Formats: sequence, structure tokens, C-alpha cells
Amino acid sequence: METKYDHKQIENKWKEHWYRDNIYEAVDFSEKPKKYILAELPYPSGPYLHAGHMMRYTVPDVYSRYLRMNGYNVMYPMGWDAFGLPTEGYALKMGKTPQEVTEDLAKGYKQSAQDFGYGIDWNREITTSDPKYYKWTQWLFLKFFENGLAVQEKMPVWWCKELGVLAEEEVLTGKNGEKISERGSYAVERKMFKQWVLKIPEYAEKLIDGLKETDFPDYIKTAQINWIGKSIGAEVDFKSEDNPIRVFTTRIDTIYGASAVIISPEYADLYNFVSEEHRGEVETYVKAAKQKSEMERTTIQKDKSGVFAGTYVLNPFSGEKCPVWVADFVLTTYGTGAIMCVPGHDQRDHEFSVKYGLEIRQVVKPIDGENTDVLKEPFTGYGISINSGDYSGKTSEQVIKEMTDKAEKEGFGKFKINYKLRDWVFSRQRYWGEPIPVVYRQDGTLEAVVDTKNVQEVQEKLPVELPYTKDYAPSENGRAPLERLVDWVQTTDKNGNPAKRETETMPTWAGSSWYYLRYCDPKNENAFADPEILKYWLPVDKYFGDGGHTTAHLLYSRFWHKFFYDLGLVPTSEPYKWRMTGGLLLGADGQKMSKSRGNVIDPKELVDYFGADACRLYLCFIGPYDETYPWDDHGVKATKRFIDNLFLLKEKVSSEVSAGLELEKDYNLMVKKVTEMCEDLKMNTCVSEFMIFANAAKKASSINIEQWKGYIKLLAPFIPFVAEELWHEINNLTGWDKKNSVHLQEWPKFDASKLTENTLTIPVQINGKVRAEIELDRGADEQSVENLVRNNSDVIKSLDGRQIKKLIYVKDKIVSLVV
RNA sequence: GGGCGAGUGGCGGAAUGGUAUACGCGCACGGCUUAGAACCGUGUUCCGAAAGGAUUGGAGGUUCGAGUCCUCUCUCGCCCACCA
Repeated sequence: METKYDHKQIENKWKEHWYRDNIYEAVDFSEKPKKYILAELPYPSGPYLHAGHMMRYTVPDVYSRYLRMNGYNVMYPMGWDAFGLPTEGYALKMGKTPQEVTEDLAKGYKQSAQDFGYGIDWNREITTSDPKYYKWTQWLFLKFFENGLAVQEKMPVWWCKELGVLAEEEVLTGKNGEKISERGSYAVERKMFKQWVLKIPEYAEKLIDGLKETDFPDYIKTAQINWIGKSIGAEVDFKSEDNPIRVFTTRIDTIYGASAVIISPEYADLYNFVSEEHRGEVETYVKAAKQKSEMERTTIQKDKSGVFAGTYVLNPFSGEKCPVWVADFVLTTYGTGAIMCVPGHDQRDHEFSVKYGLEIRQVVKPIDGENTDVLKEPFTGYGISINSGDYSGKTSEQVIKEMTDKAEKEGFGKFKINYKLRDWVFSRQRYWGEPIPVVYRQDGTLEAVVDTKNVQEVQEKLPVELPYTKDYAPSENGRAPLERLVDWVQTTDKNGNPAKRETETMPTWAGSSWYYLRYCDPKNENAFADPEILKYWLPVDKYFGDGGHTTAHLLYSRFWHKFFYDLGLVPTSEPYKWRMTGGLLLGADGQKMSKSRGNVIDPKELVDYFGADACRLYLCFIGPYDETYPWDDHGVKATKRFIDNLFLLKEKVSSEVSAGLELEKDYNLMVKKVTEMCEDLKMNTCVSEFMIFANAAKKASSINIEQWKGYIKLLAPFIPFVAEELWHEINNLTGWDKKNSVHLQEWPKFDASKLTENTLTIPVQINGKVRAEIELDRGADEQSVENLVRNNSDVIKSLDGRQIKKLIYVKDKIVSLVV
């Protein structure tokens, strides 16, 4: 295509100046007000940033450039989340070590971010796999350890032989309901393993409460609240000759309707509740359930199954005998692993009871007295208790309180809050991650490598460096690869006795849980960050990231932050003030980009061919940030054409006083709108405004030089290279001086007096339909407008003799007639 | 099954309760070209020759006035999924 400028030459020239002089520097303690704009850091997994990254980082870059020109001290940092599976996977594929590829990939990513002209302060670049960085990841981990929030627990975890242990969040449900790994789509199964876990449920309440302090959009708040899954209820014992069975319920008030107590197949002392005669049957069932759990237990089974255990327990309120059943729809990992089955008032219990012929009894009736048939359909709402002894006639809320109190007083139960949020499995049987800085003493007990408060010890012994090895591939047996480095594993404890190092490593999430803190003070060797500097920069003002991270990364890092806040390590109780989730960029065919489909967009090719500015402008123009779009070559061509036209418009610029008069309104309106839209992050409509002005300017006889300068400044955040070029040209700046960069200039202002005209045309509606237009003076009074309307020929024609019953005049906007 | 979000031209999309379809793509016609590409100009929601009429997934409602607010309903997307 024909082009009016040599984008390569322009880009190379300005890139060189900008980054050498670090014009996008974020200054600690600057007098200017600060803005911390953050976009999730990428994990290096290819030689160049991919198209999705461009989509993720361009709008935040435009926004931070806008803020910088508006007088803010802006930090828009970038780093590389190099530890973890993506980079390790890439290294395995390339037959190199992760260390080697990380260095190359980080270089390539940095280069591509600069090719795109991102306004990043590169003095703050970080890499999570850099020992200087993960020294502090380890130190922070030890804070959790010292405070009992990082512990080892034997627990069922997702496991697959390709990847080892996976976190709940790394497992997805496949097309047929089978569980697969997020990465690689391998079949996963449940296994019992001793695992490091972070006790995030201890912060469940604070994580819910803290949302109030943020300006997150509601859908993100709700997603987090739902994920945490708070349930208020009670635990109650059903007595037996042996130990009682304790159940968790949110509806203790329905206990008179309990037809059974159901325990999960993995229930700890299950066989205490199985009679001799039912033992065989139960064993078969438990075995089958286990099989299922190892294969595809979670295949969506609306179909419930279970077996009678042959024994009975006593309902603590009614004193009735209650049969004990075993069923795999009851989860071991939630509540107590046992439930009371109330078929009249719970959907699942209803299905189960219908299938096995258990008694269905109504113990709550709707408050409005409507008839319900619990035999057909359970009634799950609150209402009035019936058939419930002394409790009958009282409201559900009342009964819940009274029953819980009684259970507590008499010692057979208690008030209880449960959360769906589980312990965060924090160890991985992989090589490429932060070594967990703990040793096993000879007696098998654990010891932290250092006392985090002992400054000298920290400097001497952290980080526990990940030993270099070419033999880093995951083990067939799922054991940690570091176990194979026998010499490394051997160490000593604090007392000089032989000890063994922990060989498991932290998950990818570790480094990214606190990276936004490190950006504030990235080179600090004595602390993860200086408290005073953190106080200056925190919280993050705007956080842009991936939709998939709403319940994983975003929750994790809030958890870390809140814990650090409790320790007095960070100055704010929340890390992020505001969050926006970005959409995806699809291939031109509307499908997710993938090599197998052959629809992958290569940003390097695009930048080479169209230039960075055209690509940036297209990504802004394509639509709102949080939506998903297919790539469209025609779209970039259009933005490229727009930039080309700037080089034609340039010829019309004049410094004559009379120049550009006809554009005054267009220009001022554009400044006003673009300013407001940038504030609202509506970059797509900003581009429309630029085009509208260009269209008007094309028709105008001349453009005033001041208008042109303002236009270039408005364009600067969007097309930084061309803007810099045009700025230097119009100002006759021949050499480079940082302070003359367009990106450090002040944002244009608009003249409100140029926006309004004295006469305007407004529509006249008759019964809701526009029938005429009238011309009037701005601010005209109702009487004069009515005269205009009544004498308007179109109105007279449309009225066709009918009388005006009512006239509504919205000043300077519209006239509405009712006839 | 639950939660959240969204439905506007052939397409991406725009619209503080106040002239729906801005801006761009595509398309059509014209110009420039030996020709094509590129570029430039004009037009382009639909029906209709026009006058006019219809139109924001569908059905109701509130209002002088609804894409926007309320109720019901359909479809799609994302997240979660037996959490007692």
C-alpha cells in the first residue's frame, strides 16, 4: 500500500531517544500526584510478545500517557513472570534450560514492548526467576510459614503424570465433564499427597470485607464473593453408640424432616457406622467411588447413588432413629463430610430420597400459606416450622437461632461458618520455580532456612538458589526433579546437624502475588521494598488483566497483601483500587488463535508492515477494552490510512491568525470529548473523534498552527511515534532534547465559548414522533418557542387540524407535543 | 443447574431518558489508471418510484418521549458446578 511516511525510520529514531533517556521515568516521591497503572505481567513463552499482549497493554499505555500529559507522576511498569510451566514448557520444547530461554525471551519481550512504543520505565523491569527477586518471594513465604499460614497437609489433590500436582484453579472441566489440566489438557485424577498449602480460608472474611474498599466492578466483586462461598449454619451431632456423626447444615430448622444421615465414601471412621451384614455392599460402593474419583468421578452426574450402611443414629431434636447412608454426592472436603438428608426442603436430598424410597416429610410451610407438595418438589425457602415439636409455628429464622443456641448450650453442636474457598495448594513437583526455603531435620520436623527478622541471616542465606541443571524434566513418578540433585539436597540445620532441603518448588502464582510491590522499589537489596516508597505508590490505581484471573491471581495477591498488611509490611489494606478485565483478540476467522488453526496473528509482522502506530490505533479503535474481537486486516489498513492522511493535512497548517476559524468548534469539541473519553477509558470513541476532526479539516481551507499542535498532543498517547515526529517538525526542533518530547508536554485545553452557537436547530415531536425542526436562539423562552412551533408549516401539516393538548419544551433540546 | 454479562445495519461498533444507526469496515457508482492494486470523491438501516412507513432479539409496562428504566420471555457468551 502507498504510504506517506517511513514508519520504520521514524520508529527507530524515537525509540532510541526515548528509552536511552528514559523519558517515561516514574519518580519516587515526586511532587506531582502519582498514578500507578498496572497491567498483568506476561509469562515468557515465545520470542516476541503475542497479539493478545498487544491487546492487553495498548489501552493502559494510552491511558498512562494521557495521565502523564495531565501532570501526573505515572508508573506504568513491566516485568516477566518467568518461573513456572509456560517458560519451562518452552525450554523443554527448545531443548534448552529454562535459565537460557528466560534470558532470551525476556530480551525479546522487552524489544517488542519497545517496538510498540510502550511508555515503560525500564529501570523498574523485573524477572520473577531472578535470584534477586525470588530472594524476597522466599522471604515473604517464610512470613507465612512463621505465622502458621504455610503448612504441610496430606490432602487430596489433582494430579497428572505430565504435570504433577495442580491447584484447584489449574484444573478445568472438559467437554464431557471430565477433569483436565488447564495447561495441556491432560487427564487429571485425585490423589492423596502431602502438600504445602497456604491457609487462604483464614482470610476469607477479610477478603470479602476488603472488597468494600475497592472500586472493582460489581461482576468482579460478585465473582470473588461467590468463589469464597460463605455459608452460615451449624454443626450438629447425630448420636450413636459409637462416636456421634457431626453434620454441617445451613438449615438446622429442618432437622425434624431428616430422613437419613449421609456420609461421604471417604469419611474417616466410616466403618464404625457399617453393620456386618452391609459391610460387603458398602465396601463395593466405596471402592467404586474411589475408582470414579480417580477416573472421571466428576462427570456431571445428576444421578445420585448411595448405599444403606445398616446402622442408625439419633436425631438430637426429635430423638428419632435415623438411618446412615453412604453416598458420593457428599463431599469429604466440605463441612464435616456428613450431612443430614432433608428431602422435603433440599433439592439434592429430594432426588436421593425419591430414588431410595426414604420418607419425605414437610417441616416448613411457606409464610404466605400457599400450598406446596413436598412429595413432588422440595420447598427450599424460609417459612414457618410445622411438625417440629415445640418449634412448630415459629419462623425459620427464629428456629435456626433457637436450635443453634440449644445445641451449643447442651454441647451437641455449634454455630458454624463454612467457606467453599479451600487451602491453596502451594507446592509443585517441578524444577522451574522458587525452591521452598525450608529444610527437614533428621527427625523429620521442619525448619525455616532463616529467621526473617534476622537481617544478617537473611542476607547470607537467601535466596535458596535454584541449582542449575540440565536434568530438569519432570519425573515420571511425579516426584520433584530437585530430588535427583543429591548433593544439593544434603544440607545442615541451624544446629549444624545433617538435614535435607525441601525439593518442591512454588507455583507460578507465587512471584505474581507480590510483583506490584517490587515495581515500587525494584533494586532494593535489603528489603522486598522500602516502606516509605510503598506508601508513596500504593495502592495501584488501575489494574488491567485477564478475565480468567478474577478468582485465582486477583484473590491470591489480595490474600498476600492483606496478610502483609496485618504484619505491618505494607501501608494499605488492599493492593488494587480498581480493576478492569480485558477481552480476547481472536483470529480473523473469529476463532481463538491457535497454531493448529493457522489463524495466529504475528505482531512482529504487523509492526513491520503497518507500523506500531497504526497497530496501536487499531487496537484502540476496535471496541471497548473488555470485549472480545476478531482480528481484521481491513481495520489496521483504515487506521494506517488515517495516519497517512495526517501527512497530507500537515500541508494545510498555517500560522496566519485567520487560519482554521471554520474548525474552531470542531477542534474544541474534539478536545473536550477526547479528554472525557480518555478519563473513561473509551479509547475506541477517541479514535472516532480524531477521524471526525480529520474529515472536517480535510474540507477546511486551512488549519491553525495552534490547533494542529493541540491535535498532535491529543494524538500523542495513541500514535506516539508519528506524534513525536510531527511535533518536532511543526516546532522546528532539529536536535533531541528530552524536555521537548511531545509526550512530556501539557495536555491541550478547550475553549468552552467556542462550543456553543447562538442559533440551533431542535426537533419537534408530535405524540412521540419527530415531525418538524425549528430554528431558535439559544436559551429562547417557552412562549417564543411555542409561537415558532404553532407557526411551523410542518407542524401545521402534521397536526392536520388537531388541537395541542400539551407542550413540553426541554430548553435547547427538544419540543414535544401531545395532541 | 447456579452466578454474571450481552443482544442495535452485511460486519466491528456509537448514543447523560431527548432527532437511533456517530466513526470505521464492506459494498455500489464515479474519478485516476492500458489494466489491476493503491488512492480520491459520492452514496449506503430496511420496505417503497415517491409521499410515507417500519426498525435496537420477542411480549408487556412506566413516561410527553425508552436502545437506555421495570416485569416476563427467548438466544448467545463467560465463570462456577452435587459446597448441604
